[in-house]
Amino acid sequence: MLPTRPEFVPDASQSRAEMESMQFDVADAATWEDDFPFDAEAVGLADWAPDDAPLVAGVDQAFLDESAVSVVVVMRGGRVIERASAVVDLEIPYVPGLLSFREGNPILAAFEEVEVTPDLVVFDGSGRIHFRQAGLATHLGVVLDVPSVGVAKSLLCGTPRESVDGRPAGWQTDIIADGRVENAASEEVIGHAYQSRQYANEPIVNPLYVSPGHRVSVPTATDLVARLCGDYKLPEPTRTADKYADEVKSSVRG
DNA sequence: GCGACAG
DNA sequence: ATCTTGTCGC
Repeated sequence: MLPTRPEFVPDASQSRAEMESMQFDVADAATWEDDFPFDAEAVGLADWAPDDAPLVAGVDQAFLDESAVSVVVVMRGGRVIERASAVVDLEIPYVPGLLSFREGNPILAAFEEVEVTPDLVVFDGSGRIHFRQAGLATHLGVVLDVPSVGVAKSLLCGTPRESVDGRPAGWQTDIIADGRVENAASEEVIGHAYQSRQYANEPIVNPLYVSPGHRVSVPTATDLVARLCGDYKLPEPTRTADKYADEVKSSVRG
């Protein structure tokens, strides 16, 4: 699979201060400009995607008592090319801001089973929208040195430029760094709220919170996610990974 | 002390 | 994230 950068591999036995310190280093090592070899416009969900279309991986997790089920689903256009999974013991509880230290190693274990090299990885969680701009998508993007984006269903920190309530599909607004983002200039744009979907006469759908993981800019992150959203709120690689994680989970518990 | 907090 | 059936509505 992808080579990893050992100095940034999350270590759940570290102290909280060490974890936070590593996150500053991860943010420094991350690139938030477009740096990928494929054409963003070649990313999509077409069934007829050509053989040279970008490989997009979706990553998701499900949980058992003391272990995590991590899965990676690789798609080319709308087709699943490969699926991989791992079941790994959890070492630490969920702590807001330290998610990559809880879920990072389980996810890396799943990546070890992947045979192809994804061109882009979509994570279920934040990238730059994080207290130290080193959310799950950024941290693992840097460890794997792969272009990545973070897609979160709720906002960890930062402030939307405009109210996000009840917006139509396709709408987006900046997420601006606030005082909680320790290593960002004020007013810096660290991500977008993106309304991927809205259904008529149905309960209001909340927007997605999209942010760069690694090697992708804020506008491109949202553009890529938009290209990956089909008829549902979440990008298709994420939905596919979510289903697969549930399958693996049920098969594991008997 | 109070509030806020991805999955 | 997870515990969980039916049920309302397009």
